[in-house]
Amino acid sequence: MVKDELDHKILCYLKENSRASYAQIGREIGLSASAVGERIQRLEQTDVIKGYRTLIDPKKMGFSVSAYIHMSLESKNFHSFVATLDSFSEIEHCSRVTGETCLIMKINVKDSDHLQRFIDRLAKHGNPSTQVILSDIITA
Amino acid sequence: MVKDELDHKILCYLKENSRASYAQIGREIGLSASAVGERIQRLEQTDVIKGYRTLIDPKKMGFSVSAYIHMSLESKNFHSFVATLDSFSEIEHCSRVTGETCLIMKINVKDSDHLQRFIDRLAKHGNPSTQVILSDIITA
DNA sequence: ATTGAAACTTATCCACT
DNA sequence: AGTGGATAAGTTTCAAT
Repeated sequence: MVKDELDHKILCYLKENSRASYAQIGREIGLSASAVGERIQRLEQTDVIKGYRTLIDPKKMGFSVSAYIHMSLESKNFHSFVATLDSFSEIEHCSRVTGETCLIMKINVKDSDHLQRFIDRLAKHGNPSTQVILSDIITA
Repeated sequence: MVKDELDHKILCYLKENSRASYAQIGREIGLSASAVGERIQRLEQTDVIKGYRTLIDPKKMGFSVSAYIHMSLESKNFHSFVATLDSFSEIEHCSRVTGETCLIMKINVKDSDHLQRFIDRLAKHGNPSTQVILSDIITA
């Protein structure tokens, strides 16, 4: 778990720059590299840190359309559908939520043709509703 | 830009493990560490790589409620509201989208009290509609 | 829990290809 | 555009505190 202010500072720093070296973080917060390393190892083992990701511009990878899709499913189909989600490479995020729609997902597709095919695939399992992303204002 | 299959492999690998060393990536794809380093530097400079992030469990940081909030605004208020978004530390993602709602955001708050206060803050500028996240099924 | 030193690994630069 | 060698920097482990 997050024990003290030093852990908090390490996490704040790592959050925005996961390739920072232990030595660099140590300099920032006034701790030796080995102490930083040990703390980070503990934060990884206790699942406070869930992974290290690289933010890649989907447009520059040929995925020029991004969208949020909301999807309602009949409860009897929910779990079987969720089990198939890994096969949808287009999905960046997917969360189960309260309210009328059961799932909200963020997806990246090549073009509107690809979007159409993706929606058609979803529509076999439920009722997708799409909002195309015009711009990302905050990207964590 | 992404030039060839090797760039693509580097990005796929970095995407899921941004702390991998150049040597480690090189071993994976059959390239020397220096060549990997040069390619990654180019991918950073051409903004294919937009940053390196650490995935932190918000629950373990004391933010036990996450939600999607949709918000419609009058067009005349849109840009002034967007300019104030940086002051909302609770927002993890925010995108402008097509359709009835102008913005979709993902937020992390401490508890339902905090959620209520956050919604009240938004409500001064537009019409927020909230769906609480029950579970994250896919987290990129 | 943190430090500092030792042994190991990686990043960066550059000459060569 | 890639390799391999040299050097500087970083990581990891561990005994001491």
